[in-house]
Amino acid sequence: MSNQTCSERSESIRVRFAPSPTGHLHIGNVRTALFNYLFAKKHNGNFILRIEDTDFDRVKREYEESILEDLKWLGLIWDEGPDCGGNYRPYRQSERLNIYKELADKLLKEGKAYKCFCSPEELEKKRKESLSKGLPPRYDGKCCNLSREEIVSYEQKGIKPSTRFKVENGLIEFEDIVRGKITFNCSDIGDFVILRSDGISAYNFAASVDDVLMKITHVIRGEDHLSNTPRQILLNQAMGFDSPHFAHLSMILGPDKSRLSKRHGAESVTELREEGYLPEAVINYLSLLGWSSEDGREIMPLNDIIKNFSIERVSKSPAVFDIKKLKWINSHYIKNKDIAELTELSIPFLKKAGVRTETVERQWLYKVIDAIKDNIETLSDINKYAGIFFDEIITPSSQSSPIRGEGQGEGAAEVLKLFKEMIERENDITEDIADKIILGIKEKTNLKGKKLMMPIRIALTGKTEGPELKKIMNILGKERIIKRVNNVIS
RNA sequence: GGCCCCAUCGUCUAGCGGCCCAGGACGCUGGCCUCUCACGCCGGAAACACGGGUUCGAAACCCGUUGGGGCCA
Repeated sequence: MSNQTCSERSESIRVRFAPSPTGHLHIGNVRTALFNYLFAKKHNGNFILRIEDTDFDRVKREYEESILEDLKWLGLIWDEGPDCGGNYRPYRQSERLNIYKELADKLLKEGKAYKCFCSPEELEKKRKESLSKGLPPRYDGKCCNLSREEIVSYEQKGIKPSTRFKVENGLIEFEDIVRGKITFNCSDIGDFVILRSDGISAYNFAASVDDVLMKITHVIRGEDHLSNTPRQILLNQAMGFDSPHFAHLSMILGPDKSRLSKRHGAESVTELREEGYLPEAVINYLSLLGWSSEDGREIMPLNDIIKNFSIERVSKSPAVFDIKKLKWINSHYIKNKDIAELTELSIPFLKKAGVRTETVERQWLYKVIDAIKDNIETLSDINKYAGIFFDEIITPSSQSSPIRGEGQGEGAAEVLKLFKEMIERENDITEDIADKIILGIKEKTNLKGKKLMMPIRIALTGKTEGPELKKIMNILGKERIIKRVNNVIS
């Protein structure tokens, strides 16, 4: 089973993303979803979404909805899943419990699994004992050899057993597509639970059963599942199933090199979306975490990533999530986005900054967004500039006053007086006219550079930084310019 | 604790025995552009964890050490 044979069967490739709806879509999981998606699309295969919702204590339906929504937002559209169906439904594990039960019973009948009556307290005690003796905490197989009488007696006491899979000695070897050959010794794996005492399937069992039944050809998942793999292979062997190919992706770490989590700030796609990252930027950045294009290109739309993707180029070592680079990529996509689309995307952020966007003309809004798009990294940065364009009057801080401000004092009053006069003579302040006015002041006062521009900039925006002055003038328009200048002069 | 995985600039990475006193990108930094902050453009500093082998030759292969991560939980 070399990697080559995997790729050759490309027409039938099926991969799956199997999140557990116990929270919002985590960034590490998105990368897993993305690589599955890329692999599927690259090989014309199917991308399947399966919901692993058997942990009833922690699962919430709203999280499932949030995950689906985030995946859609990112453009990672699945071919089969709980909402759209498919030939292998149902796609929620909570709706497949009878399947697991049936297969567990079969293993029980064949003597490949057994009922275990040990109580959680008992198991915990044993575990601690083993640990204190420096031994690996494995199940000791106590219930494996119960007599029929003992079993009956436990059952009569009303003790509900869990079902344990019997692990025989031997070596398990498999070829991981990103890591190469991996070997485990079965004697390091204790007999493990496949059905809990409440009758619900344990993770390893449900996952491997579903992967086989859903005809998954390649299991691409996080490295945290690497140690689960031998268990799943063992189960498949016992049930007479072929195992899929495995590819284990490295973890995504926070800046302190521990696994990325809430402590590191942004952790979910939902948060990224709310902070004003564009889906194409998130996808592009995540594709670069653990993968690189052969030609070294980094900025790529999804279609090109698919075209260039190859699972053989996925790296084994873990990657630190670098928000700075994400911001850079995001700012790139913002700069290059169609201005009408960018404006629509910006509106929720303007509203959040207190702007009543419904009262302003769309065309005018385009100009505003166009003027600031080079200055922002995320859409939420818009609020830094909202005041410049949307407030009626600006009150510069005394420090940046056009009249008294340091180095800006001399001539400033004169500049503003002329400026106001010339503005009043015009009707429509186009960028050309703005240029003309400034040129006129320059000629009359013999001032240039900061001495010429800063008084105007500060009078109009209250700040020493911002978009080009002629753009600001055009966007503000005659009346508001005059209002703001008056406010400063008086 | 046992087992498994990983190890190139601060970060993401290229590198699959000679093209590497190590290339690209973000970040940092110097300059140019410029009314400002940005954008853009040009330049700079910055890495093969350590120790043994293998080889004519190792970033690359093998072993060990150290460090990090994961699973058992």
